[in-house]
Amino acid sequence: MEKPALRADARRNRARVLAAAEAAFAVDGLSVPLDDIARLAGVGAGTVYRHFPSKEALFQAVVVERLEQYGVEAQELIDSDVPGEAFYDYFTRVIEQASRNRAICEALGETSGSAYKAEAAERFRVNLTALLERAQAVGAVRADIDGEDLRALIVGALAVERFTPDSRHLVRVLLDGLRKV
Amino acid sequence: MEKPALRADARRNRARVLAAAEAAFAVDGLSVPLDDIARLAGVGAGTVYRHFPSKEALFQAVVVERLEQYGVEAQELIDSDVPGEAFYDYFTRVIEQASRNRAICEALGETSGSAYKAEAAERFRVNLTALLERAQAVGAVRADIDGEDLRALIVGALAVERFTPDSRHLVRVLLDGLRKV
DNA sequence: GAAGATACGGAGTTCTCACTCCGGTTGTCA
DNA sequence: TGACAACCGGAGTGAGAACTCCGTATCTTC
Repeated sequence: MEKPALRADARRNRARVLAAAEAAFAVDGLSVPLDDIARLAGVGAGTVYRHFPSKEALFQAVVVERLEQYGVEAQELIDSDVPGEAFYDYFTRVIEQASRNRAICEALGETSGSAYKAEAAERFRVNLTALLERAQAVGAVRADIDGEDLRALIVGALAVERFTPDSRHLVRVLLDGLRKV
Repeated sequence: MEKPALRADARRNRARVLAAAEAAFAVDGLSVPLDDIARLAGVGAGTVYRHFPSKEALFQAVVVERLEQYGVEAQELIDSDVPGEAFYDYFTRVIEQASRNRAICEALGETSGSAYKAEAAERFRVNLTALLERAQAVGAVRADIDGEDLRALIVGALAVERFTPDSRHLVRVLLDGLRKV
């Protein structure tokens, strides 16, 4: 349809912007000034806007990229023959990684952000739910929660982790709660 | 020392500003424009600054007021002869109330905000710890967490609650985790 | 290797917001 | 009740940040 093939320098700059944005958003979240990202990428502000219609759109692009990674990781675990372990491993890993990435924390915490509607985020939720249900089927996780609940709990765990880095034992409190019943 | 006794109108305006700020901050957090608060209080921006040196200071004043209430509530429960129930009741109540108050959520979530150093916030933590230790002494709460951990867990629970209103069953997951061991 | 399309940079524009300043008003006290 | 100090409102100021515009530079194609 509309793929006039980007010019070589344009393609290169787009990649640089994305990389700079990923790094900057991970540290400071959405509040980082766009001009800083441009400077970090060695590019003018105009160039950023040529590739992404708004700062928000750039943020989304970064977040979606990361969520897709999480989705892939979940799919790799989905056929594990120890669903309980698979679930807890995944949960723990996501918490640990995401808590060091402020962009992800903010995006997941958005109650009704458009990020959630993005196909990648939806896939994340779907995979998370699949992993959860398999673990519930073998009795490794309590039955009275669903995928949506789990997403909320992840948001909570991220808040804890951000508040008290190296809080593995606190996440364990939550995990123990999930095992119960 | 320095109490030249406020003039009657000044005293009235100060109270109005505080009330307006409490309401506005509870809904939108620190991000609400100060001019909005002034208008809500039926007062000019200058008047707000005459009573509080900065928007941040006003925010602190509001938060401290609320934290003191929590402190009082904790002290009322501290001599209960069912320390486990007292603890869980208090925990649940604080979560429910605070989750509807964005100012409190933001203040508690501040990793190293000066609010935390404020005497009221410190008293909150002390009372929380006392309640916790009594519950631990009778085996109602697992022994491997301390008051500081608990504050982190409260921050997490608040994030959950904000994300999924009416999430009583999710808080229960956390409480079950606290009972374990 | 030259023409023409495409992309670039960064100064400029516009908006929002915290905070200040001062001419006017109101409370207080003799 | 009058005079003085305390207090008030809100226009004004300056800083910061998102986004635009256009003269210039770079890539592509023939």
